[in-house]
Amino acid sequence: MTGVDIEQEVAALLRGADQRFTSGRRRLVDVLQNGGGPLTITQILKIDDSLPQSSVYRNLTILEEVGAVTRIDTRDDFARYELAEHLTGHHHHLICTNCGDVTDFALDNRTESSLDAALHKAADEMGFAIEAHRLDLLGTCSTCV
Amino acid sequence: MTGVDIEQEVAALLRGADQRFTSGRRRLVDVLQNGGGPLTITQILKIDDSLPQSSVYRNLTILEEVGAVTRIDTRDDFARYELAEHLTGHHHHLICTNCGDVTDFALDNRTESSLDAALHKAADEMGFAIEAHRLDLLGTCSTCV
DNA sequence: ACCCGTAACGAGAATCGTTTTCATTTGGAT
DNA sequence: ATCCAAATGAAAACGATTCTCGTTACGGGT
Repeated sequence: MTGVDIEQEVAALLRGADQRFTSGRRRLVDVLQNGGGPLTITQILKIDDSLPQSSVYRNLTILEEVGAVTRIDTRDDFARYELAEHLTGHHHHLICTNCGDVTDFALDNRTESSLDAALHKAADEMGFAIEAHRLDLLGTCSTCV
Repeated sequence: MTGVDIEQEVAALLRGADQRFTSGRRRLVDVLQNGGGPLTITQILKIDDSLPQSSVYRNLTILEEVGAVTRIDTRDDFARYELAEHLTGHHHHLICTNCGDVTDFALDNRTESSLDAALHKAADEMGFAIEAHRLDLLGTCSTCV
């Protein structure tokens, strides 16, 4: 999905919830689009310091409500945000326990779908209706040796 | 692993870090052992109201440092704690997006090990050294229909 | 084009889960 | 028994996030 498509898709999601695609929200989406992984509020504010903190918080919440953005909770105290999977594709996260950075990675379709089948089987046995799964790897990233 | 074994194992872990297995810490481990899933601080305090909040926070941190307890971050604002996997066995979490409750479940060894192999393959390609993986299912639990 | 109503904004205050402080108590070693 | 460091617990401090409220600006109707 190209950059333009993503912007239009986000605009449509917002419109569907009677929300406007304002310039601040557009800049926020731009930052997330070029982030290369989930970003913290601090990182977002550093990348585009024209964005006021309170608006970033509020707009990330709204973008999450309309399904354009996903919030990720890691071990440290900083929530991270990225564009939703239906905009960027299904993927998982490498979380470095040393520097705290989070980067994306994907499994091949084969393992992903067999994993999915196994998960549904296990969930069914417990009467649990799966909406999504979250698979994170904790360890040391390449730059932390 | 039985209850007594777990207590002894926790005691050994603490001793190995020059920490004492005090009565407050023992009561905390007891609560976690009978929790049937990860517990929030609020839940812990409600189950055993003789435990002071500040000590619970501090001792959970210490128990996590020595490897006896694992901290889990969900979508809501409450961190959850449970006994470490080497005490209870490897498992994953069903996180109910409606009531927020978290329960444990396990995959069969077959899928678990093939998943593990696929993860190591993917991580190797990115120069990432895996310490652990975290697999959570988000959805609706049986009591929330 | 011009209003008008309402959504969005932004700076600062408030919130609340968590961490820290510090005086007191506890438990192991000599 | 006595000493000393570790652990405790009540309360204060902290900080990421949320809320407040006066201001700004978009968009539909005239």
